[in-house]
Amino acid sequence: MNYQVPRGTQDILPGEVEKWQMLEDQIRQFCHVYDYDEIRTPIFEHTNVFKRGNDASDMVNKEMYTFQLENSSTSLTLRPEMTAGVVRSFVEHKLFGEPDLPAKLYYVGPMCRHERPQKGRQRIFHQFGVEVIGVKNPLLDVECIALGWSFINSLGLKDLKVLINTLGDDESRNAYRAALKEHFKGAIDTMCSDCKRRYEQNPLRILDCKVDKDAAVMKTVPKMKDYLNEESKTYFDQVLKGLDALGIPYEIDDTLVRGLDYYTHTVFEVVSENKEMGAQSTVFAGGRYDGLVEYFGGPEMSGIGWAMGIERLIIACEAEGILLGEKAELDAYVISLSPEVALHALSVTTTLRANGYRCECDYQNRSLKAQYRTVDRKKAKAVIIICEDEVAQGSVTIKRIADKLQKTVALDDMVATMDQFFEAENEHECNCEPGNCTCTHHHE
RNA sequence: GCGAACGUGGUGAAGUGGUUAACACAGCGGGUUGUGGUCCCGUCAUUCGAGGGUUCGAUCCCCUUCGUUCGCCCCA
Repeated sequence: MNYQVPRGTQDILPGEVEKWQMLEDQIRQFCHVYDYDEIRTPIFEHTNVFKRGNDASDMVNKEMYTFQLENSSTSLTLRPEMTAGVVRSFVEHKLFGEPDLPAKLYYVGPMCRHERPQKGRQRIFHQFGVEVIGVKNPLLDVECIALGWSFINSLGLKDLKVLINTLGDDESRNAYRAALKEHFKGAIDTMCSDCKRRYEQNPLRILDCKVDKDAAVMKTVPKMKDYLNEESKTYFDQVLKGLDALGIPYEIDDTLVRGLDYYTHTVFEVVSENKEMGAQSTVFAGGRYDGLVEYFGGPEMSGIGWAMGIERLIIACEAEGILLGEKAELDAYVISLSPEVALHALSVTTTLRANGYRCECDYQNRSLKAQYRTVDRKKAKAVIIICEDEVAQGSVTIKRIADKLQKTVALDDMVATMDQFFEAENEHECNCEPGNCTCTHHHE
């Protein structure tokens, strides 16, 4: 084994890729109904898009794939997340000037982070996410959460809960930050080294500390909610009221602060309680950001968004026994009984394909028995048998697998016979089993 | 960045310091040479992640390396 994928990356092979296709179809359908439009931004950006001057986050720098080509002084970075790129694009193309704000955008694509791989954490992983930019209204916080929540519910996921919190506006957060610094002032020397750094750079993150979580100072830590000004308090109340109205259950978690410091007001995290999720239990998470559009040179506009890890979503679905999609079965398999008729078999196959039948033939001159085994494995609904006699007569034999009904017909009548054999199914627009249709698209 | 476990064919795996590396599934061929899914027979790893070392001899012992998995850290 000389060549292999880089650590933390993986190939998505047939058998697995069908799950992705199914999820992506569902994602597009959901976003379509919610009137969110897709945005595609580059997979790499100028490094300063992700590495912002005032960003105190721990991960920026060491966990990004940043590179510089030999003859260039430009530093580029593979995107570790989408929000920054989307906001950059929003500003660059002056979408803030469009009528009918907010811009409601969604994306699906790969992200790259240089982290140690483990369950639910890859170096190249995929996110489905949304960003709603340009209007600040608690209704949008609610709508945006509702989209993600109903999406995962539509898949049938059960063991989920929404954790939500508010960081308030700048004024509230500054007040809270000051209170935290005051609170930890005496104890910080006894706390872990990360906390010491956070104390200076981003005191809110101390709440996330797992090392010192049992320390006495942590038990008496001031609560964000006591430092919210009227406006922030009202905003959060309206978000919660909206969630109530839409019947979305949530849990307020006042230690939830999220990693990035651009968040303001609403922050949330939807976690799975299924044990199969390992240490990575967050299915989707996000929050509101007030300063980002301005940071990228746009007007003072707010946005909200979240991102969902598709790999984790698949883990969660599989842990709950939810079937996401399998390889499609074959409409017909064309069997050739001797090498001499192989070319004819291919031509028959081509004719069927031209008429929309998913079909395949043999390319290895295998025995009849072996070809029949393929028929079974690929769950073909019909077999077309090609032999020398019939080629000479210009006919083919068609056998319907389900009831072994077999007919020898003129080649010209082959497609008509197939249509007749599978009439009922063809009338059904989707590919579900008749009478057991779970699709929604043909009811639109 | 830290810690632990693991790495044998297409797959799941057993195994031992010494020339046959079990077994099962899958594949292919045949029994049934133009009609499958059962059954029976045959066949299918000069090789045990890679590199180096110890040894008369290593898949098994030692070192290094790569990778996988799980956890810590972190999680945009």
